[in-house]
Amino acid sequence: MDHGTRARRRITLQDLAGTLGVSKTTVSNAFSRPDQLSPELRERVMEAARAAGYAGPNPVARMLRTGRAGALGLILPESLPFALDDPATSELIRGIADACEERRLGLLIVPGATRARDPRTITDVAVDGFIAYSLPWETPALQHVLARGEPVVVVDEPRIPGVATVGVDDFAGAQLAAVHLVRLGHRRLGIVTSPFKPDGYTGRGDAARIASSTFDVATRRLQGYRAAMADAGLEVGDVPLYECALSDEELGRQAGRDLLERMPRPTAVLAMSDRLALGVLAAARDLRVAVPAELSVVGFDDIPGAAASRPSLTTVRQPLRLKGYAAARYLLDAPGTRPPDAAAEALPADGDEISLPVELVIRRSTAGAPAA
Amino acid sequence: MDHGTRARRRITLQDLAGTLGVSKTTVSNAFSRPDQLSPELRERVMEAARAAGYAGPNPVARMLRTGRAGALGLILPESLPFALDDPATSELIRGIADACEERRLGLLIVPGATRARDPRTITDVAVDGFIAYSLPWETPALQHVLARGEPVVVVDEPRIPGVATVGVDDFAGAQLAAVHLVRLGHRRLGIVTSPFKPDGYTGRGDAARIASSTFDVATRRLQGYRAAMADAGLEVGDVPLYECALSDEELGRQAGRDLLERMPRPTAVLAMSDRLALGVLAAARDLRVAVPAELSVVGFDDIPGAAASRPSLTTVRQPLRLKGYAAARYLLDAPGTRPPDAAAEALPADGDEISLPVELVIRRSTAGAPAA
DNA sequence: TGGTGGTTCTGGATCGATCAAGAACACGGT
DNA sequence: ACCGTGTTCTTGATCGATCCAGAACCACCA
Repeated sequence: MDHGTRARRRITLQDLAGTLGVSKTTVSNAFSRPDQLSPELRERVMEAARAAGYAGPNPVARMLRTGRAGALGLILPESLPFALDDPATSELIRGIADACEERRLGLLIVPGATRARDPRTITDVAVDGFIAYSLPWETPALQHVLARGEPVVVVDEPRIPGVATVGVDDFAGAQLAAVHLVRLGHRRLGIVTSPFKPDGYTGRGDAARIASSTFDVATRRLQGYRAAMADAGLEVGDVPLYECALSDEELGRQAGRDLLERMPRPTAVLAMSDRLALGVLAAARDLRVAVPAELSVVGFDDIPGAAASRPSLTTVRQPLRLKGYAAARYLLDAPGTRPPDAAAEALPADGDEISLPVELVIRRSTAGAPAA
Repeated sequence: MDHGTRARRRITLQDLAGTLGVSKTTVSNAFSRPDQLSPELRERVMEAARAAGYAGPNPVARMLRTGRAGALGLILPESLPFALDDPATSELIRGIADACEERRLGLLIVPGATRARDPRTITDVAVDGFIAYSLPWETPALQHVLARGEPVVVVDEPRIPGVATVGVDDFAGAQLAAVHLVRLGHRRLGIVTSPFKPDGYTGRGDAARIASSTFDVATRRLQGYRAAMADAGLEVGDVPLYECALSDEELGRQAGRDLLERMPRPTAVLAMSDRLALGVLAAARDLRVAVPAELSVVGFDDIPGAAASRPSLTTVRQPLRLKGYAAARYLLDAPGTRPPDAAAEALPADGDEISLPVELVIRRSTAGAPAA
């Protein structure tokens, strides 16, 4: 839509140089490298720019020439509204934002990666590198990112050989949670999981789905739970499991209802996220099961709301905000470019894995197993 | 940081054309306009691209040529962590994200506009337009946006002649709130305001600050409150007022304490945001003032937490998410470019103001004035 | 006088794509 | 044989900046 009869071309650095009678390099320097010309000339240039309504070098042209975009890309699995609702994700974003602010970079968010079929949302975007958060294995979006050959840091999952990853030791964290319950004397456990595949399935555990899981984190946490159970002499195959398509309170509640209605009823539930755990707490309330007297619940993450719930939630803390910050810093400081043609050249594969500490935080949602 | 001895130049469309023995236009068309060449040739091109590890046209070069960036810029007054904490802001972001998703656009967030001194965070960024949210008048960031001459939509404030604005009728909304209290018989009111200037001041009302306010919304809401009070025969100068530097619960609580400790104690408080109102509720709890028996509180916004508070909050609802959506849609559909040199040309000034409806939502935090 | 060094400024190549105009060829109808 | 109409592909210009190599000039010193 042009307003005049013909679209008035925007003024360029070249034009400005012309009216001033200097070279375009000089004008460019006036804006981008002030020490390269005399203060008087620079002032003349800036003055002329102001008069002509020239706001400074076109960012896109500058990017093309310099090869830097001045922004970080963040690829999220779900929609942005969901991400903002999810405390773990928004903590992560906060951490990334901290780093961006330090470096004066923009943050470009590309949501809905697990559903997006159109590569253009990834390939058409100008960034200096991507942070990919918690994506399943086969996500096409991630393939496009890798294909672009730009620096990538994966947060949490998937672990891909040659790609830097920031995460926590999910196995150990989950183990910590399960050992805690076992030590409290619980023998009838239940597990509420985040999804094993991005297909929207919610329901009882399905061995085939678990075996073919495309979510690394869920897989490792489950292994952690099960290792602790096996160590305690429990038959892991007998432990009921409920898979939720999304990590939110409503599905957690649904899972909790399912588990609590089984006979014999579990005396403790392990949930793979705090939101799921809060849902289980809600289910217990619905069914008038006392926590922690009749039921113990352990979450994962330690989101801000975990300490404030009633009862407060025992959980495995991971440093969510730091995770975002560390990922961004790693991306900016050690940009390990994945070679576009991985097979052809043996560059030093940059598969560093940064593992942040986890810690069991014991609150009031867990207690000794009931006598019965 | 290059990994090999010399940085290996990334493969370009030109290179690919060379190895295939076709023109670069053909390769370009294979990617961007498939109908312009025979399916066989296109397949050959794509195959060669795959083999060469070419991920598609460089987005920056494409942007330069086509003039489209494929992303929207969002300028926020505070830091991103704050924005994510603030329900009103994150609802707005949700709305913008809805529109971006519809149009397959990225969302580039530029936070901290009120503090940022460096224009480059604005000028160096590649976007098709900006949404500027709730900025004070003199923000340099906004000047830079306008100088760039790209489409801008302001949300809420500041109202600038010739710049499209999306907001609500703050005056009417505030008036609604105050009339509600007056009708309930309240005569001793108190007001808790969002900031009048972005200088971090928190404290009792200061006529000079109010007179020289740079935040339009706070000014208009105050006028709305005062109009209703004047209509009721109250002396507006006597109504105590407390200004908060930030719209959060903690400062609202501080404001509430200050107002509730005055003698005579107000029987009703008008707060310019729900977060401030929730803070006032907390202060009332601290001081054992019963709400609504001894104190009525009205907020503004109707954030998700307003209905869930205890007691639930009477407030002025504005459609936050829709506001974001409307702003983005307006930006995308009717890109009213502000002419770079506003004085020189009389283009049809594009100063449309979209005003969304407000509505008083009466809940349990307001009741008739106490007898005393 | 000439050489050396430093500052200030310039011209042309370049980044990697898209676009407009037109060439080459095939096909069908008269 | 000729013209018109499509389809398919190519050439050269262009988007708006930065970068490199070098020119011009001045100052200083041997």
